Formats: sequence, structure tokens, C-alpha cells
Amino acid sequence: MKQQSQERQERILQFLGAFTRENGYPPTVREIGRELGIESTSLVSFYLTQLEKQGRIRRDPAISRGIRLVSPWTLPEAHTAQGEVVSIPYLGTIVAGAPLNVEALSGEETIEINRALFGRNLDALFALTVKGDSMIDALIHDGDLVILRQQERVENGEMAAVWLVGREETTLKRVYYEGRQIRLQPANPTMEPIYAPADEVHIQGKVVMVVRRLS
Amino acid sequence: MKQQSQERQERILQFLGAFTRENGYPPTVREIGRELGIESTSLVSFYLTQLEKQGRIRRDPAISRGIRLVSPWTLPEAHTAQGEVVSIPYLGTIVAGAPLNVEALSGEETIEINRALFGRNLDALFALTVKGDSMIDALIHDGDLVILRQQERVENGEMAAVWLVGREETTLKRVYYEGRQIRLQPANPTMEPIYAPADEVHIQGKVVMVVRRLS
DNA sequence: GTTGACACAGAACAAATGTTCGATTATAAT
DNA sequence: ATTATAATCGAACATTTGTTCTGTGTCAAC
Repeated sequence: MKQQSQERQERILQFLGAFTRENGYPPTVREIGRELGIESTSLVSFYLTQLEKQGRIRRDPAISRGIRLVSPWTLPEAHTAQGEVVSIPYLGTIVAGAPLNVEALSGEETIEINRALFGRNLDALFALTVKGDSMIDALIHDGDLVILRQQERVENGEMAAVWLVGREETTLKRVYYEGRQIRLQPANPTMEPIYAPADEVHIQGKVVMVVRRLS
Repeated sequence: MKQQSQERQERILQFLGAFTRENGYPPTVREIGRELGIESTSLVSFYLTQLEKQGRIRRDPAISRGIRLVSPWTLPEAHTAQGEVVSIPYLGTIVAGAPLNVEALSGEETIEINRALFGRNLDALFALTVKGDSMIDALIHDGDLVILRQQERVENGEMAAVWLVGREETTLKRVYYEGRQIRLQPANPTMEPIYAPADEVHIQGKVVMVVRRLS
């Protein structure tokens, strides 16, 4: 009896996740009951109360569809609900011959990635797809997705998207402040750094993530 | 009047997205009305019907919270609803000294990434975090997230996670079948390939994505 | 054999929720 | 000035939905 109860609770969790992903909203108590062949809403409610006590789900009381999974990722301190994602503005492509169009940040296109992949600071993130091989010296290939945080200054050694006024070129490099000059160090150690006067280097965002698709 | 109507519809879309991300379920007609200061549920319903006609949202009729955004990404042929993600089993870490534990695929931990980042085939995906520098010859660093598709054979040149029986080592390399041998080519061109008998090379999954966090 | 706990069922109820209807107001067109 | 259309409102209604209550059956412990 108890084992069947456990199995049913596991099935509820699976159904809850699948239903929510498939429909864009969680199921109702009656929909869960129909899926599991349980005719009694009080029993479903009883199971959900158990799962809530175990920390497996979270319920908002007395509102419709107020059930959601709690699914911790590998970081113990960063509990995220399954499906809890960051919605990041997607600005199109990044090419070498133009500065980033960060004015498009309020556009409608976004990309969703699991929140747990990010650190604490989720402000001012935006995403672009790399077009062409001009970022290869950053070990970033054509088609990679790059996620940046909009900031005009980075710490020494951090990778940033920089617009080089003199060259009329956007590039992704590690930035080192050296007096009145900035050294832009390719991630590929076989390549030479670029030196430019600090006022000709416009930092447009710090690279916080690269997503490479291989096929 | 018409302009206010347009503005209100835009605000509804923004609220719908934000509310759904924040709560795990969409808002009701009345919650939308409260947010916009509209006291009449029939007007909210009217607006939602307009948005549905424009293809901006999708509604499931006569059920609670049956509203979701339609938000195409950059691929015109792959329409995905905002927040529509792929839930991929997360198996922990990949280390050099052990084969991948793909038996854990039915475990509970998952990671969600925007569906549009993937190709058509979503079967048998799983994710691991790289631990240590042993994959550096694949240009994959400690802490990177690697997403693989569970398959025992790859096309020539594709990158795979392989378990080398002779060396008792998991490695990520491009795989080339050469007669009775397999050549395992590091992604880093400065490094030498490994040659091994085909029966000592167990392919455990094809690498389809790498996610690198830079801070 | 008795008792208590647990799982389960059905019904009832209250609240939440979506839809429809008739009416009013504002605006644009004639 | 009149008419038509669009936007808006409030009320009512039907349905959906979550919760509570009472009762029954099963099983384990005593």
C-alpha cells in the first residue's frame, strides 16, 4: 500500500513536469487524478500535500494550477524550480565590422537558459550569435551563442566584447589595463595581443557564457 | 483610444511573460485586469482574443490560466513558445578516470535549455559538468557543461565522449574510423591524436553542445 | 480479536475563473 | 448633426477548481 503510494507520488512528479512543459501551465488536481486513475480529488490533494512536505513541489494555496516542481541542480545553495529559467534578450548576430546593437535590448526576442547556469548577478544580460570566423582568436566559432553582461568596464583578464574605434572592429578578447593603453589578449595563446589607446577601446559587454553547438 | 488599446495589449504580453516566469503558471483574466487597472473581465477577454487573432498568444478555451505567449526565435521554421525549454537529464560530473554513468539517466536532476538551441533530434540527451583539466585537449575546460546524445557510433569527425578500455580513461575527441583502428583527434590542433583498436574504444555519447561559463 | 494508522473514496461546498450579454461612452466617418 | 464602429463596463452565469468533511476498507501492531 505504502509502496504504491510512493510510486504514485513519483508518477505525479513526472506528470507535473511533463504536463507543464507540454502545455505552458501546470495541471489541476483533477487532471493529475485523471492521469493516475485516481478518482478522488481528496487523495490527489493528500499526495500533493505529502510531496509539498517533502520539499518536492511548491503549492500556492487555493488558486488554480498553483503547483510547481522544485528541482535542485548541482549547486546545493541555488535551488531552482524545474523550468525556472532566465529570459535573456537575444540581439541577433555579432559580426566583426560593427559595434553591438545594444539599443535592441528591449526587443522581443529572448532566449531561455536554466537559471542555475548563471551566477548571482542576472542584470543586463544579452545574447548574440557569432557570425563568421572573426572571433576564432577568442576560440569562439561561427554559430556559437555568446551571452554578455552590459558593462563598460571589466576586471583585468576578463573577456569582453570590445569595439576598436581605430580598426572599426568588434572583437572578443581578454582585457588588461596597462597605463594609458589596453592590451587585448586573444584566448588562443598562439596569437599576438593587440595594444590600443584606452580611449579607442569601447567595452560593450563582458562575456559570461559561451554556448557551442556541435551539430 | 485605439493607441491605448494597442499599448494595453503590449503591456498584457509583457505581463504574461513576466508573470509566467516568476510564478511557474500563467495569470488569470482577472489577474491581468488587476495589473493593467482594467476592472472589466470582458475587456481583458476582448484584448486576449485580439492577441490570439494576431498570433501573439495561444489560448486553451474555458480552462483556468489557459494562456501562453507565442514567441518565435531566430529560426523561422522552429517556432517555440517563450519559455519552451528542453529538459535534459543531468548526470553530475564527467571525469577522466571513469566511464560515464548513463544508467543515471532516469535520475531526477535535469537542466533546462531553450529548445531552439537544439536541432530536430531531442532524443537521448544528457548533460554533465567537466571536472578537472583532463578534457583541455578537447578545448573543454574545467567547469564546462557538456551535452551529449546517447549513441554508440558517430560519424567521422564528430566529437564524442569515448571510454578507452586500455587506458581506463574517458576523453572527448573527434572520432575517425580507420580500418580496424580508431583515430581520436584532439580538437586542439597542437596535440597528437590517439590511435586505438576499435574494440577498445567505447563511444558513450556524441557531444552536441558545450556551455562555458566565464565567471 | 481489537485497535490505530493509513490509504482511499465520494460528496459537498466555497472560491476561482472564463464567457456571454446588454448597455454606455468615445471616436471616426459620412 | 447623424450614424456606425470600436472600446469599455458591469453584471450574471456556467464551469472549473481546490479544500474540507465524513465514511470505508486494509493492514500492522498489540
